[in-house]
Amino acid sequence: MTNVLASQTVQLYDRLRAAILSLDLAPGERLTERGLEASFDASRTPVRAALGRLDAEGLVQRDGRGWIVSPIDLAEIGALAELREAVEGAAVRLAVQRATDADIAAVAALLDAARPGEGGGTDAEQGVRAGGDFHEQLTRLSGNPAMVDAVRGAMTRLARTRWLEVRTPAAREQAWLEHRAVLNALEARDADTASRLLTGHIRGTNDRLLAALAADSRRLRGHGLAIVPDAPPVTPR
Amino acid sequence: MTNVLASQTVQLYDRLRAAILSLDLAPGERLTERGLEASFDASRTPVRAALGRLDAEGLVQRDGRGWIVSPIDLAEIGALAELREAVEGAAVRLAVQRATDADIAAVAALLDAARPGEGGGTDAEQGVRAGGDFHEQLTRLSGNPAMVDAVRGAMTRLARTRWLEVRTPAAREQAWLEHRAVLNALEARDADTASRLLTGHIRGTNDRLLAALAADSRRLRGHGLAIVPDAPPVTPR
DNA sequence: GCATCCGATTTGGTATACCAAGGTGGTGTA
DNA sequence: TACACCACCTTGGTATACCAAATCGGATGC
Repeated sequence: MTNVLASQTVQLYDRLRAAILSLDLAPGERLTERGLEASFDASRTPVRAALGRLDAEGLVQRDGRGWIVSPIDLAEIGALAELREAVEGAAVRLAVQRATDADIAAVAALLDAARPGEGGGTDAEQGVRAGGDFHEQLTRLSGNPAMVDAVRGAMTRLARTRWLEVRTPAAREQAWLEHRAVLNALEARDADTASRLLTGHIRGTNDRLLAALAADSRRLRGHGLAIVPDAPPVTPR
Repeated sequence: MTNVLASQTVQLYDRLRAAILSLDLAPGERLTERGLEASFDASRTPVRAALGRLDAEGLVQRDGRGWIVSPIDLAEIGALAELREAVEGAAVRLAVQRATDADIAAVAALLDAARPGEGGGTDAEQGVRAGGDFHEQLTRLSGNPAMVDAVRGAMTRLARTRWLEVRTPAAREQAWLEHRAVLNALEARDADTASRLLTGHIRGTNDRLLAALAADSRRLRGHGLAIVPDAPPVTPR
């Protein structure tokens, strides 16, 4: 039969990616191919392949001849939020025209299943996953795969900070309600309202995130996180 | 290979990319790592690295266990045009707020220098390059690197067909005039007009491109180009 | 005591050998 | 003649050896 077991490269990519997104590998941390080879018990060939894919995703980057886990860059976070406003705002307008009621209901069902308060586990992780999934699924209703890819790529780059957005139950509840409101407008085929609510949600969430990041940056840096402030360029290490 | 500045991998990536974009490697053509190794006189390691980067760019893709040059996909072209409308339309609105007069004048100077009839190279190549550069530079005026990346990625995926848009001197003149009109609105700090003109330009150009592609698809296929016809709606993942 | 130079070590870049899986063609049999 | 089977060969996946450049440390000379 075919590959029931994923190839070493895929496994390694998944494990490295998970380690970066969980902040197990800190932003700004230096990576060496031979170090990863030892840590993950694979040879350099799959290590290099995984690094290449993560580089394309923006999760690692070159630092001179070497590699670093991409630092958290406040300017990049703002830029990605603007991109999401543009893409998701247009996508939901397309969804008003193209998505069937059943398509919308399916996304609504996912949203309802992820209503805050259900289930235990890590609330923050749950909130991050639910939020990322919601925005990707919503964009998918546009029927435009290029927009889905753009949104997914942005959400990936933002994944390491989004847990800050959903730290409190109140924040999770607000996000859920705003998501629900967008879907309501979409169900009512009200493109202007849906787009306005969605872009407002993205902008508001981002504003709160940047505020939290700025407030906590000293403490986060103390935990070993490299956070690139707004103005100056990258000064790794 | 004595070039000290560019590594083998970068050189190979550039040459492969050029071969794909120039249609020297036909869309849909099967690629083997060992074949490329022989054709480009490099070992498999840089070949694999280059293929990985081109895969991330969408210029090659996996086909089972092997590789193919990405076919030209009419649905993808339409989707990318929609993405560009959303991103570039928003970017020019940001540019109205953020770009200095000098920034805008610099882009205008580039546009004037690329006025149809000037310069060298074949007219079509010239038109493709000028168009791609213009849209990227225009997006750059937004000050948002994520938007620039999104537009550049879309233009890369579209590069193999854009020559069809600018086949005739009349088409090149029209594109140039529409570009100029966007810049005029931007100089006048008229966000609504700039965004409307730009999205209309992107949509109109794309419509003409799709019409030309549909009309010529038989002949193009005869030249060995694999063109994927309009596919059914999205059901990925 | 300080600066400088040199060499050992570490690093990514490259070439290549080996492996397993899948496809192909030929051959032998019914 | 048609079909089934098997050997071979091509392919991507992986491991690893070697190289050049950069770095770091210590020894040396002023």
